[in-house]
Amino acid sequence: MSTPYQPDIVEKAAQDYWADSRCFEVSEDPSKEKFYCLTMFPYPSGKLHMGHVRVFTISDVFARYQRMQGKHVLQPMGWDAFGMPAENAAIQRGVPPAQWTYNNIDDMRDQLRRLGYAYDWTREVTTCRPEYYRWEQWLFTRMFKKGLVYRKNSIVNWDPVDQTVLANEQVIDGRGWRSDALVERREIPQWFMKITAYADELLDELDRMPGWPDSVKTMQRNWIGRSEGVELSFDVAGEDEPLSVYTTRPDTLMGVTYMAVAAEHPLAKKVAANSAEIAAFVEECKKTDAAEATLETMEKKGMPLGVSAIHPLTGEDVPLWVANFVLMSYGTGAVMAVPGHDVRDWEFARKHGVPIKQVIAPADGTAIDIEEGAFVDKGVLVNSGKYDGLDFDAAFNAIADYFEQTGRGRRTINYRLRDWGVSRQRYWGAPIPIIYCDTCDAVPVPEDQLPVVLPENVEFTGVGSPLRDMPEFYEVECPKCGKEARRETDTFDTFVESSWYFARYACPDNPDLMLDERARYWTPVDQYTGGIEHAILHLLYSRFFQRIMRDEGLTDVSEPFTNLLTQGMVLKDGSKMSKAKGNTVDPQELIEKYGADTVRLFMMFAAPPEQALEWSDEGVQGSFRFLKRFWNAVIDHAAAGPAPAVDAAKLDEGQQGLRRKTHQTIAKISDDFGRRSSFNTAVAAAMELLNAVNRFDDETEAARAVKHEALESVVLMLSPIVPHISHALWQELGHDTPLLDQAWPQVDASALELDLIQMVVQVNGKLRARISVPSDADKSAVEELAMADENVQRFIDGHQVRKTIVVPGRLVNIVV
RNA sequence: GCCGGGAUGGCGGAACUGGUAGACGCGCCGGAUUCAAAAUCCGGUUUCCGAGAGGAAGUGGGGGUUCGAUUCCCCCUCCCGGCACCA
Repeated sequence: MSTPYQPDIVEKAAQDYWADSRCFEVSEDPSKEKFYCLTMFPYPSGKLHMGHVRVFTISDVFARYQRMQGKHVLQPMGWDAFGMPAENAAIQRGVPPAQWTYNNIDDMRDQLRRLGYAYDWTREVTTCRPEYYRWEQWLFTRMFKKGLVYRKNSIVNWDPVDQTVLANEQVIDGRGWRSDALVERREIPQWFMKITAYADELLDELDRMPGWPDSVKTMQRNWIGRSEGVELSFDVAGEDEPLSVYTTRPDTLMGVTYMAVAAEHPLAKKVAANSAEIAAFVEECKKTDAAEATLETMEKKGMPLGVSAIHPLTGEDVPLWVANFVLMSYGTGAVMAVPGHDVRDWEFARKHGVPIKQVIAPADGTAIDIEEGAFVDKGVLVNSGKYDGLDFDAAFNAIADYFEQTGRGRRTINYRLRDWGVSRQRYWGAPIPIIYCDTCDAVPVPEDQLPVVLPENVEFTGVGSPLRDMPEFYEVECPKCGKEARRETDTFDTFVESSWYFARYACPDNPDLMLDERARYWTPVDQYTGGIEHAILHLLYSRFFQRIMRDEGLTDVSEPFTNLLTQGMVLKDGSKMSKAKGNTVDPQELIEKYGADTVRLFMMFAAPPEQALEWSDEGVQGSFRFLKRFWNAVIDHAAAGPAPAVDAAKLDEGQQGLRRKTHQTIAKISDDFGRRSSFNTAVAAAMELLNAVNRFDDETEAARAVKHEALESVVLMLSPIVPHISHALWQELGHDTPLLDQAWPQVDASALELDLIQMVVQVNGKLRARISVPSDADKSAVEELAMADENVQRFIDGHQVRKTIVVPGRLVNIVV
């Protein structure tokens, strides 16, 4: 009787071995080819969830696979430790955010260890530690000196009852989540980083990033949203200041029948001062949250301001409106409206009885009815006076030239991308290193006074930031003039921490430099794995920060992540597993019941890594069963004593068959791991090979040699996914050296050779027969064999064969 | 609303470059083993017609290109992610 598979014993032994021999601690070795394998680090929410297990397992598979390819692999782990949940927990349980966070980190680290990931724990980074965030404070002060940060007013969600700023997530159906009060938009001064200064570089480099998925690159391109247009100014009757608008369609200029400004636009504010009606409307516009999705989906509302602009070409009056869908944050906060050729303008014009004018006609001469709907395609100008008959490009240039010559406008490149607002009116974040002085204005904290340490031992009530109630924190001397001054109490957006942590893993212990020589060895990250939900913000901010660090002379690297895998979400009941939704599954129970290898195997087998995975408790059992079969197959084989080496020349047909299957599987799994990142099919292939071994009923010495080779291959190739059981089985197969650094198996091409191959025969594209043909048969020989088949004859009988298509090694299609 | 992705048996999925639709697993059905159960092992399992050989239909819906479409093109539906203060 063989030893049954006992995951708890097997896994503890493997983990103890890895820990005792410090296998995963790496230092810089220029003689070796490095491979930096990284996972998006977790927020320490309290417990691991299945989404964590999925992403960490994918990354661990990469790391272990690359190690077997002979690479010098770094895989670190850390904690994205600042954020709102710690504040919420503090309110609910009365525990300071710092204490809650550190406890969670300790719990989650233990859970991670139990999953057997190949982490170098000596490099652990925790972003809420001053020794970490001091460097982003330092970088911010450097950016300040270069003019890459600035302060301006910006809109936030304001809860008028709790008197506090709300995150978009805290606004539910336009109301504050705790107070239930209607949320308002409010303008407050905030700090911004000039990511738009890097817009072109961030955009252009996407064309040279073959290691990123096209979907992510497309999303980033669209997010940056570079457009070429014209900025034009319209004179406003009775105003000194002209009204400036940006448009990508100057060709439609003659079709402008009204203009609209944002509620926050100075012109709207000015009119509101003398009109109770407009003032009420402007106020109403503010009673909404600040999320773009809300603005884009809400009912389009507007009111005429009773003021007219003057059309720069015709001199006609163009009525001005104030509208709730115009964004102050995009372009100039004002738009020219062309209802004939813009869907939103058309709907608005229809609703408010504004005239609709056709000025573009389809280039192919098709008639259109502008009263039925907007015509938005580019075409030929009509009803446009001297511009009639011009196409888009000609009209664009003619009109742009005219405005440039008359000094009333200019060609402009506009970006949808906005500068990054990094101020948060919250406590649990890295303090923004700025001091406000009445004489010297905003002064960055000098380098020798960094870090600005966040006090951790605080009373946290949830109403406002406790920093505002701590004179010992904010009462300071101006670093410039020495007078009484006030420290900034806002903290950084937590995306700031996650925009550079990947580089700090190279040198987390350096107290004197943000990055040192070790970062030059390890960066960029070779394989980055994380959720698709980070496709834009985190990944774009990181690309931006990498360039800031480069331009500060800290690194030569421009792109932080060479290869990116965006793993799909783990869904439960059709939506993203998240603590907020309360639909999480606890991996701990499963690990205790089946072991880490079963959980790892299931996560990798259940779906392709890039696709969403709908969680189901079924199937984990199946993975466990497979591991038991795997265990028994190897143990039973090994129990019969050592197997001889394969002598390929002395195998019978059945033995050759199994050996062929082994090498086909090696080829398949190598491709799945190395090129496709298709781990679910790799597991399926390994299962097939093991099934073939179990069905193989031959205990001769030659057969045992072939079986041994097959089992060793399965152990090696599954080891990145199920490292513990593989570690044990490798020893059972008679090896003294650890599996971890064993080379990946190689395909023996001679084992793949085959005398006869199977082909299918179609008649008119429908499968009619399967035939065996010699592997060296030429096209006509294959055709002849296909035609000879009885069933094929039935279907071509009485018809003329018009064409025969032969796809070598696959099929024959006879067209009649 | 805008941007990106997805939809294939009862279920998760496979089919990689336009070439055998349903690999592998789950579930289910039948059998073996067992005093019995669990576990394990063997066989079957897209639907419909047929005793069988075989045939027909079939990849969210509608159209198109092609000798051949899950794969390419057009239109539509539904689901998921993101939309700048959730991380």
